[in-house]
Amino acid sequence: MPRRGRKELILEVACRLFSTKGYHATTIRDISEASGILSGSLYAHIKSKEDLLFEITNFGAEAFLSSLRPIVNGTGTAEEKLRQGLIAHIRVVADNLEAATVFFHEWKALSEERRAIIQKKRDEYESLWEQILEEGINRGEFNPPDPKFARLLTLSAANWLYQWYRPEGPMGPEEVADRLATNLLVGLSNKKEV
Amino acid sequence: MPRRGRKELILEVACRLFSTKGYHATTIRDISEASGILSGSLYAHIKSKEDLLFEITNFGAEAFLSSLRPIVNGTGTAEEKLRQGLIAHIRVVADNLEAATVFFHEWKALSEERRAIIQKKRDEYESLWEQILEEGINRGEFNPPDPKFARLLTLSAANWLYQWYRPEGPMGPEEVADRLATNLLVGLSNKKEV
DNA sequence: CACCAAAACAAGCGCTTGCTTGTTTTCAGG
DNA sequence: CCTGAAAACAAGCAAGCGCTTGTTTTGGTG
Repeated sequence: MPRRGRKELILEVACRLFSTKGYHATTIRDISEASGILSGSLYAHIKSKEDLLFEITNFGAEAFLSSLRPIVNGTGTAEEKLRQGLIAHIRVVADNLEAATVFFHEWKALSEERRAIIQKKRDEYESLWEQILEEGINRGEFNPPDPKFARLLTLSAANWLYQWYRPEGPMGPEEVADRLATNLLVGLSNKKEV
Repeated sequence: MPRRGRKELILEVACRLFSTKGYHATTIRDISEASGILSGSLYAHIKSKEDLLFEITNFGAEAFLSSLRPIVNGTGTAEEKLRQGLIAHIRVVADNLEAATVFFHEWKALSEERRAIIQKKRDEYESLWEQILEEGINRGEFNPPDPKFARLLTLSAANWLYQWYRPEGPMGPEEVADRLATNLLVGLSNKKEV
Protein backbone atom coordinates (compact mmCIF):
# COMPACT_ATOMS: atom_id res chain seq x y z
CA MET A 1 0.00 0.00 0.00
CA PRO A 2 1.23 3.50 -0.77
CA ARG A 3 2.54 5.70 1.97
CA ARG A 4 0.04 8.40 2.67
CA GLY A 5 -0.09 11.09 0.01
CA ARG A 6 3.18 10.46 -1.75
CA LYS A 7 1.73 11.49 -5.09
CA GLU A 8 0.06 14.47 -3.47
CA LEU A 9 3.36 15.57 -1.97
CA ILE A 10 5.01 15.44 -5.37
CA LEU A 11 2.19 17.41 -6.97
CA GLU A 12 2.34 19.98 -4.21
CA VAL A 13 6.08 20.46 -4.57
CA ALA A 14 5.90 20.56 -8.38
CA CYS A 15 3.09 23.09 -8.16
CA ARG A 16 5.13 25.35 -5.92
CA LEU A 17 8.23 25.14 -8.10
CA PHE A 18 6.37 25.51 -11.40
CA SER A 19 4.57 28.59 -10.10
CA THR A 20 7.73 30.30 -8.86
CA LYS A 21 10.38 29.23 -11.37
CA GLY A 22 8.29 28.17 -14.32
CA TYR A 23 7.87 24.72 -15.81
CA HIS A 24 10.92 24.65 -18.06
CA ALA A 25 13.21 26.13 -15.43
CA THR A 26 12.17 23.48 -12.91
CA THR A 27 14.06 20.21 -13.20
CA ILE A 28 13.09 16.76 -12.03
CA ARG A 29 16.05 17.01 -9.70
CA ASP A 30 14.63 20.23 -8.21
CA ILE A 31 11.41 18.40 -7.45
CA SER A 32 13.38 15.48 -6.09
CA GLU A 33 15.39 17.68 -3.76
CA ALA A 34 12.42 19.72 -2.54
CA SER A 35 10.32 16.64 -1.85
CA GLY A 36 13.08 14.48 -0.39
CA ILE A 37 12.48 11.73 -2.90
CA LEU A 38 15.33 10.65 -5.15
CA SER A 39 14.72 11.58 -8.75
CA GLY A 40 14.57 7.98 -9.86
CA SER A 41 12.01 7.14 -7.20
CA LEU A 42 9.71 9.86 -8.46
CA TYR A 43 8.97 7.70 -11.45
CA ALA A 44 7.31 5.10 -9.25
CA HIS A 45 4.55 7.72 -8.85
CA ILE A 46 4.54 9.76 -12.04
CA LYS A 47 4.89 8.91 -15.68
CA SER A 48 6.63 12.05 -16.82
CA LYS A 49 7.39 15.63 -15.86
CA GLU A 50 4.78 16.83 -18.31
CA ASP A 51 2.16 14.66 -16.62
CA LEU A 52 2.69 16.74 -13.50
CA LEU A 53 2.10 19.94 -15.42
CA PHE A 54 -1.03 18.54 -17.00
CA GLU A 55 -2.45 17.33 -13.72
CA ILE A 56 -1.89 20.74 -12.16
CA THR A 57 -3.30 22.80 -15.01
CA ASN A 58 -6.24 20.44 -15.37
CA PHE A 59 -6.92 20.68 -11.67
CA GLY A 60 -6.91 24.45 -11.99
CA ALA A 61 -9.20 24.41 -14.99
CA GLU A 62 -11.67 22.10 -13.29
CA ALA A 63 -11.61 24.17 -10.12
CA PHE A 64 -12.59 27.31 -12.03
CA LEU A 65 -15.19 25.56 -14.16
CA SER A 66 -16.89 23.59 -11.42
CA SER A 67 -17.20 26.66 -9.23
CA LEU A 68 -18.70 28.89 -11.90
CA ARG A 69 -21.03 26.45 -13.69
CA PRO A 70 -23.65 26.07 -10.95
CA ILE A 71 -23.78 29.84 -10.54
CA VAL A 72 -24.37 30.48 -14.23
CA ASN A 73 -26.99 27.73 -14.49
CA GLY A 74 -28.64 28.72 -11.22
CA THR A 75 -31.33 31.27 -10.53
CA GLY A 76 -30.91 34.88 -9.59
CA THR A 77 -30.32 38.18 -11.25
CA ALA A 78 -27.35 38.73 -13.52
CA GLU A 79 -25.86 41.07 -10.96
CA GLU A 80 -26.10 38.39 -8.31
CA LYS A 81 -24.48 35.92 -10.68
CA LEU A 82 -21.70 38.36 -11.45
CA ARG A 83 -21.00 38.92 -7.79
CA GLN A 84 -21.22 35.24 -6.94
CA GLY A 85 -19.06 34.35 -9.92
CA LEU A 86 -16.38 36.79 -8.86
CA ILE A 87 -16.44 35.45 -5.33
CA ALA A 88 -16.10 31.91 -6.66
CA HIS A 89 -13.27 32.90 -8.97
CA ILE A 90 -11.35 34.65 -6.24
CA ARG A 91 -11.91 31.77 -3.85
CA VAL A 92 -10.34 29.41 -6.36
CA VAL A 93 -7.37 31.76 -6.78
CA ALA A 94 -7.05 32.27 -3.04
CA ASP A 95 -7.34 28.58 -2.14
CA ASN A 96 -5.05 27.39 -4.92
CA LEU A 97 -2.80 30.32 -5.69
CA GLU A 98 0.06 28.20 -6.95
CA ALA A 99 -2.07 25.96 -9.11
CA ALA A 100 -3.90 29.00 -10.45
CA THR A 101 -0.60 30.63 -11.34
CA VAL A 102 0.53 27.52 -13.17
CA PHE A 103 -2.84 27.31 -14.91
CA PHE A 104 -2.60 30.88 -16.16
CA HIS A 105 1.11 31.04 -16.81
CA GLU A 106 2.49 27.65 -17.78
CA TRP A 107 -0.19 25.91 -19.81
CA LYS A 108 1.60 26.80 -23.05
CA ALA A 109 4.38 24.40 -22.09
CA LEU A 110 2.04 21.44 -22.55
CA SER A 111 2.21 19.18 -25.57
CA GLU A 112 -0.12 20.06 -28.40
CA GLU A 113 -2.86 17.56 -27.57
CA ARG A 114 -2.96 18.38 -23.91
CA ARG A 115 -2.73 22.08 -24.54
CA ALA A 116 -5.82 21.70 -26.69
CA ILE A 117 -7.68 20.06 -23.80
CA ILE A 118 -6.82 22.92 -21.46
CA GLN A 119 -7.54 25.51 -24.14
CA LYS A 120 -11.01 24.07 -24.53
CA LYS A 121 -11.67 24.42 -20.82
CA ARG A 122 -10.32 27.96 -20.86
CA ASP A 123 -12.71 28.78 -23.68
CA GLU A 124 -15.59 27.23 -21.79
CA TYR A 125 -14.77 29.28 -18.73
CA GLU A 126 -14.70 32.49 -20.76
CA SER A 127 -18.02 31.62 -22.34
CA LEU A 128 -19.57 31.12 -18.91
CA TRP A 129 -18.64 34.69 -18.04
CA GLU A 130 -19.99 35.82 -21.35
CA GLN A 131 -23.28 34.11 -20.56
CA ILE A 132 -23.61 36.12 -17.37
CA LEU A 133 -23.00 39.39 -19.18
CA GLU A 134 -25.33 38.46 -22.03
CA GLU A 135 -28.06 37.47 -19.64
CA GLY A 136 -27.68 40.77 -17.84
CA ILE A 137 -27.93 42.67 -21.09
CA ASN A 138 -30.91 40.70 -22.36
CA ARG A 139 -32.75 41.18 -19.10
CA GLY A 140 -32.03 44.88 -19.22
CA GLU A 141 -30.06 44.72 -15.99
CA PHE A 142 -26.84 45.68 -17.68
CA ASN A 143 -26.68 48.32 -20.32
CA PRO A 144 -23.04 48.90 -21.00
CA PRO A 145 -22.13 51.51 -23.59
CA ASP A 146 -19.75 48.96 -25.06
CA PRO A 147 -20.55 45.31 -24.31
CA LYS A 148 -17.43 43.97 -25.99
CA PHE A 149 -15.14 46.04 -23.85
CA ALA A 150 -17.17 45.58 -20.72
CA ARG A 151 -16.61 41.86 -21.20
CA LEU A 152 -12.92 42.42 -21.89
CA LEU A 153 -12.55 44.47 -18.75
CA THR A 154 -14.27 41.84 -16.63
CA LEU A 155 -12.10 39.05 -17.98
CA SER A 156 -8.94 41.13 -17.67
CA ALA A 157 -9.68 41.81 -14.04
CA ALA A 158 -10.36 38.13 -13.35
CA ASN A 159 -7.38 36.86 -15.31
CA TRP A 160 -4.95 39.32 -13.76
CA LEU A 161 -6.02 38.61 -10.24
CA TYR A 162 -3.48 35.88 -9.56
CA GLN A 163 -0.74 38.42 -10.22
CA TRP A 164 -1.51 40.62 -7.28
CA TYR A 165 -3.86 38.83 -4.90
CA ARG A 166 -2.20 37.36 -1.83
CA PRO A 167 -4.30 35.17 0.50
CA GLU A 168 -2.19 36.29 3.46
CA GLY A 169 -3.04 39.92 2.65
CA PRO A 170 -5.62 42.04 4.45
CA MET A 171 -8.57 41.27 2.16
CA GLY A 172 -10.51 38.05 2.01
CA PRO A 173 -12.00 36.72 -1.22
CA GLU A 174 -15.43 38.10 -0.41
CA GLU A 175 -14.21 41.64 0.14
CA VAL A 176 -12.10 41.63 -3.01
CA ALA A 177 -14.96 40.19 -5.04
CA ASP A 178 -17.40 42.70 -3.65
CA ARG A 179 -15.24 45.71 -4.43
CA LEU A 180 -14.30 44.38 -7.82
CA ALA A 181 -17.95 43.69 -8.63
CA THR A 182 -18.96 47.16 -7.55
CA ASN A 183 -16.36 48.75 -9.78
CA LEU A 184 -17.29 46.59 -12.73
CA LEU A 185 -21.00 47.09 -12.25
CA VAL A 186 -20.61 50.84 -12.51
CA GLY A 187 -19.43 50.29 -16.06
CA LEU A 188 -22.06 47.71 -16.80
CA SER A 189 -25.04 49.60 -15.52
CA ASN A 190 -27.31 51.77 -17.54
CA LYS A 191 -25.69 55.14 -18.05
CA LYS A 192 -26.28 57.55 -20.84
CA GLU A 193 -23.35 59.85 -20.30
CA VAL A 194 -19.93 59.68 -18.70
CA MET B 1 32.71 46.28 -40.85
CA PRO B 2 29.59 44.56 -39.66
CA ARG B 3 27.02 43.44 -42.15
CA ARG B 4 24.03 45.64 -41.74
CA GLY B 5 21.78 44.76 -38.85
CA ARG B 6 23.18 41.37 -37.90
CA LYS B 7 22.60 42.01 -34.21
CA GLU B 8 19.17 43.40 -34.95
CA LEU B 9 18.28 40.26 -36.90
CA ILE B 10 19.28 38.08 -33.96
CA LEU B 11 17.28 40.19 -31.53
CA GLU B 12 14.27 40.06 -33.81
CA VAL B 13 14.41 36.30 -34.13
CA ALA B 14 15.01 35.78 -30.42
CA CYS B 15 12.11 38.10 -29.64
CA ARG B 16 9.78 36.10 -31.85
CA LEU B 17 10.86 32.77 -30.39
CA PHE B 18 10.85 33.93 -26.77
CA SER B 19 7.38 35.34 -27.17
CA THR B 20 5.92 32.20 -28.73
CA LYS B 21 7.82 29.38 -27.00
CA GLY B 22 9.11 31.11 -23.91
CA TYR B 23 12.69 31.85 -22.94
CA HIS B 24 13.63 28.53 -21.39
CA ALA B 25 12.01 26.51 -24.16
CA THR B 26 13.95 28.42 -26.81
CA THR B 27 17.45 27.12 -27.46
CA ILE B 28 20.42 28.87 -28.95
CA ARG B 29 20.15 26.36 -31.78
CA ASP B 30 16.54 27.43 -32.38
CA ILE B 31 17.72 31.00 -32.76
CA SER B 32 20.56 29.85 -34.94
CA GLU B 33 18.27 27.92 -37.25
CA ALA B 34 15.64 30.64 -37.49
CA SER B 35 18.20 33.34 -38.24
CA GLY B 36 20.39 31.30 -40.57
CA ILE B 37 23.48 31.92 -38.46
CA LEU B 38 25.37 28.96 -37.04
CA SER B 39 25.07 28.76 -33.28
CA GLY B 40 28.77 29.37 -32.78
CA SER B 41 28.70 32.47 -34.96
CA LEU B 42 25.96 33.99 -32.83
CA TYR B 43 28.53 34.57 -30.13
CA ALA B 44 30.40 37.01 -32.34
CA HIS B 45 27.39 39.29 -31.75
CA ILE B 46 26.01 38.39 -28.35
CA LYS B 47 27.59 37.59 -25.04
CA SER B 48 25.01 35.14 -23.78
CA LYS B 49 21.46 33.94 -24.27
CA GLU B 50 20.39 35.83 -21.19
CA ASP B 51 21.78 39.04 -22.65
CA LEU B 52 19.25 38.70 -25.43
CA LEU B 53 16.42 38.36 -22.92
CA PHE B 54 17.63 41.38 -21.00
CA GLU B 55 17.97 43.54 -24.09
CA ILE B 56 14.45 42.65 -25.15
CA THR B 57 12.80 43.16 -21.77
CA ASN B 58 14.73 46.36 -21.22
CA PHE B 59 13.68 47.61 -24.62
CA GLY B 60 10.08 46.87 -23.70
CA ALA B 61 10.37 48.59 -20.35
CA GLU B 62 11.92 51.69 -21.89
CA ALA B 63 9.30 51.79 -24.63
CA PHE B 64 6.48 51.86 -22.09
CA LEU B 65 8.22 54.32 -19.79
CA SER B 66 9.35 56.79 -22.42
CA SER B 67 5.91 56.90 -24.00
CA LEU B 68 4.05 57.50 -20.74
CA ARG B 69 6.41 59.90 -18.95
CA PRO B 70 5.88 62.98 -21.15
CA ILE B 71 2.13 62.49 -20.91
CA VAL B 72 2.14 62.33 -17.12
CA ASN B 73 4.47 65.32 -16.82
CA GLY B 74 2.65 67.30 -19.50
CA THR B 75 -0.34 69.54 -19.22
CA GLY B 76 -3.97 68.69 -19.63
CA THR B 77 -6.77 67.24 -17.59
CA ALA B 78 -6.44 63.87 -15.90
CA GLU B 79 -9.00 62.46 -18.28
CA GLU B 80 -6.93 63.59 -21.24
CA LYS B 81 -3.85 62.07 -19.67
CA LEU B 82 -5.66 58.82 -19.06
CA ARG B 83 -6.81 58.64 -22.66
CA GLN B 84 -3.42 59.66 -24.02
CA GLY B 85 -1.69 57.22 -21.70
CA LEU B 86 -3.88 54.36 -22.84
CA ILE B 87 -3.26 55.24 -26.48
CA ALA B 88 0.47 55.33 -25.83
CA HIS B 89 0.37 52.03 -23.99
CA ILE B 90 -1.57 50.29 -26.72
CA ARG B 91 0.68 51.76 -29.39
CA VAL B 92 3.68 50.26 -27.66
CA VAL B 93 1.92 46.89 -27.46
CA ALA B 94 0.76 47.13 -31.06
CA ASP B 95 4.10 48.22 -32.47
CA ASN B 96 6.13 45.74 -30.43
CA LEU B 97 3.76 42.91 -29.65
CA GLU B 98 6.48 40.30 -29.35
CA ALA B 99 8.77 42.42 -27.20
CA ALA B 100 5.81 43.41 -25.04
CA THR B 101 4.88 39.76 -24.59
CA VAL B 102 8.42 38.91 -23.56
CA PHE B 103 8.45 41.91 -21.23
CA PHE B 104 5.26 40.84 -19.49
CA HIS B 105 5.77 37.09 -19.58
CA GLU B 106 9.46 36.19 -19.46
CA TRP B 107 11.14 38.77 -17.25
CA LYS B 108 11.18 36.31 -14.34
CA ALA B 109 13.72 34.22 -16.21
CA LEU B 110 16.36 36.93 -15.79
CA SER B 111 19.15 36.66 -13.27
CA GLU B 112 18.49 38.27 -9.92
CA GLU B 113 20.35 41.52 -10.60
CA ARG B 114 18.82 42.09 -13.97
CA ARG B 115 15.40 41.09 -12.80
CA ALA B 116 15.75 43.81 -10.17
CA ILE B 117 16.51 46.39 -12.86
CA ILE B 118 13.41 45.45 -14.83
CA GLN B 119 11.32 45.22 -11.67
CA LYS B 120 12.29 48.79 -10.84
CA LYS B 121 11.13 49.99 -14.23
CA ARG B 122 7.89 48.05 -13.88
CA ASP B 123 7.31 49.75 -10.55
CA GLU B 124 8.03 53.14 -12.06
CA TYR B 125 5.56 52.49 -14.84
CA GLU B 126 2.85 51.52 -12.37
CA SER B 127 3.52 54.61 -10.34
CA LEU B 128 3.11 56.78 -13.43
CA TRP B 129 -0.39 55.41 -13.86
CA GLU B 130 -1.04 55.95 -10.23
CA GLN B 131 -0.01 59.59 -10.65
CA ILE B 132 -2.63 60.08 -13.32
CA LEU B 133 -5.35 58.60 -11.16
CA GLU B 134 -4.24 60.55 -8.11
CA GLU B 135 -4.14 63.79 -10.03
CA GLY B 136 -7.63 63.13 -11.32
CA ILE B 137 -8.89 62.47 -7.83
CA ASN B 138 -7.15 65.52 -6.32
CA ARG B 139 -8.52 67.77 -9.03
CA GLY B 140 -11.98 66.41 -8.47
CA GLU B 141 -12.16 65.06 -12.00
CA PHE B 142 -12.32 61.48 -10.83
CA ASN B 143 -14.36 60.43 -7.89
CA PRO B 144 -14.25 56.67 -7.86
CA PRO B 145 -16.15 54.90 -5.09
CA ASP B 146 -13.04 52.80 -4.55
CA PRO B 147 -9.75 54.35 -5.72
CA LYS B 148 -7.67 51.30 -4.93
CA PHE B 149 -9.77 49.05 -7.10
CA ALA B 150 -10.20 51.61 -9.83
CA ARG B 151 -6.43 51.63 -10.07
CA LEU B 152 -6.30 47.85 -10.02
CA LEU B 153 -8.86 47.64 -12.80
CA THR B 154 -6.96 50.12 -14.95
CA LEU B 155 -3.68 48.28 -14.52
CA SER B 156 -5.29 44.90 -15.09
CA ALA B 157 -6.77 46.10 -18.36
CA ALA B 158 -3.44 47.52 -19.48
CA ASN B 159 -1.39 44.55 -18.38
CA TRP B 160 -3.73 42.00 -19.94
CA LEU B 161 -3.87 43.75 -23.27
CA TYR B 162 -0.99 41.89 -24.86
CA GLN B 163 -2.91 38.68 -24.36
CA TRP B 164 -5.74 39.52 -26.68
CA TYR B 165 -4.80 42.53 -28.81
CA ARG B 166 -3.71 41.68 -32.36
CA PRO B 167 -2.36 44.50 -34.52
CA GLU B 168 -3.69 42.78 -37.62
CA GLY B 169 -7.19 42.79 -36.11
CA PRO B 170 -9.95 45.23 -36.99
CA MET B 171 -9.21 47.82 -34.32
CA GLY B 172 -6.35 50.26 -34.33
CA PRO B 173 -4.64 51.40 -31.12
CA GLU B 174 -6.64 54.62 -31.01
CA GLU B 175 -9.99 52.89 -31.21
CA VAL B 176 -9.08 50.33 -28.57
CA ALA B 177 -7.70 53.02 -26.29
CA ASP B 178 -10.77 55.15 -26.74
CA ARG B 179 -13.22 52.40 -25.93
CA LEU B 180 -11.13 51.15 -23.03
CA ALA B 181 -10.85 54.69 -21.65
CA THR B 182 -14.56 55.22 -21.94
CA ASN B 183 -15.31 52.04 -20.03
CA LEU B 184 -12.77 52.85 -17.35
CA LEU B 185 -13.88 56.45 -17.01
CA VAL B 186 -17.42 55.37 -16.22
CA GLY B 187 -16.03 53.75 -13.10
CA LEU B 188 -13.75 56.66 -12.34
CA SER B 189 -16.23 59.47 -12.75
CA ASN B 190 -18.29 60.99 -10.05
CA LYS B 191 -21.30 58.81 -9.43
CA LYS B 192 -23.26 58.52 -6.25
CA GLU B 193 -25.27 55.44 -7.07
CA VAL B 194 -24.98 52.48 -9.41
C1' DC C 1 7.01 -15.55 10.44
C1' DA C 2 7.16 -15.79 5.43
C1' DC C 3 5.77 -13.61 1.45
C1' DC C 4 5.93 -10.22 -2.21
C1' DA C 5 4.46 -6.14 -4.48
C1' DA C 6 5.31 -1.32 -3.84
C1' DA C 7 8.66 1.95 -3.01
C1' DA C 8 13.31 3.64 -2.53
C1' DC C 9 17.78 3.31 -4.03
C1' DA C 10 22.51 3.93 -6.65
C1' DA C 11 24.15 4.31 -10.97
C1' DG C 12 24.17 5.94 -15.25
C1' DC C 13 22.47 6.19 -20.39
C1' DG C 14 21.63 8.89 -24.31
C1' DC C 15 20.77 13.29 -25.47
C1' DT C 16 20.55 18.39 -25.40
C1' DT C 17 22.05 22.44 -23.38
C1' DG C 18 24.86 27.03 -23.55
C1' DC C 19 29.01 28.14 -24.97
C1' DT C 20 34.21 27.77 -26.59
C1' DT C 21 37.89 26.75 -29.54
C1' DG C 22 40.96 26.87 -33.61
C1' DT C 23 40.58 27.75 -38.27
C1' DT C 24 38.97 29.68 -42.61
C1' DT C 25 36.43 33.08 -45.22
C1' DT C 26 34.90 37.70 -46.16
C1' DC C 27 35.50 42.36 -47.52
C1' DA C 28 36.31 47.44 -46.86
C1' DG C 29 40.51 50.63 -46.44
C1' DG C 30 45.24 51.75 -47.91
C1' DC D 1 46.28 43.99 -55.11
C1' DC D 2 47.41 43.46 -50.18
C1' DT D 3 46.15 43.45 -45.36
C1' DG D 4 43.86 42.56 -41.13
C1' DA D 5 40.12 42.63 -38.26
C1' DA D 6 35.41 41.09 -38.20
C1' DA D 7 32.52 37.40 -39.12
C1' DA D 8 31.39 32.68 -40.27
C1' DC D 9 32.63 28.16 -39.81
C1' DA D 10 33.13 23.00 -38.15
C1' DA D 11 33.81 20.56 -34.24
C1' DG D 12 33.10 19.53 -29.77
C1' DC D 13 33.41 20.17 -24.42
C1' DA D 14 31.51 20.03 -19.88
C1' DA D 15 27.41 20.13 -17.58
C1' DG D 16 22.76 19.23 -17.01
C1' DC D 17 18.57 17.23 -18.77
C1' DG D 18 14.52 13.57 -18.45
C1' DC D 19 14.27 9.16 -17.64
C1' DT D 20 15.63 3.89 -17.15
C1' DT D 21 17.76 0.10 -15.20
C1' DG D 22 18.85 -3.60 -11.83
C1' DT D 23 18.86 -4.17 -7.10
C1' DT D 24 17.71 -3.63 -2.21
C1' DT D 25 14.62 -2.16 1.39
C1' DT D 26 10.13 -1.61 3.32
C1' DG D 27 5.84 -2.86 5.47
C1' DG D 28 1.07 -4.58 5.09
C1' DT D 29 -1.11 -9.35 4.47
C1' DG D 30 -2.04 -14.39 4.91
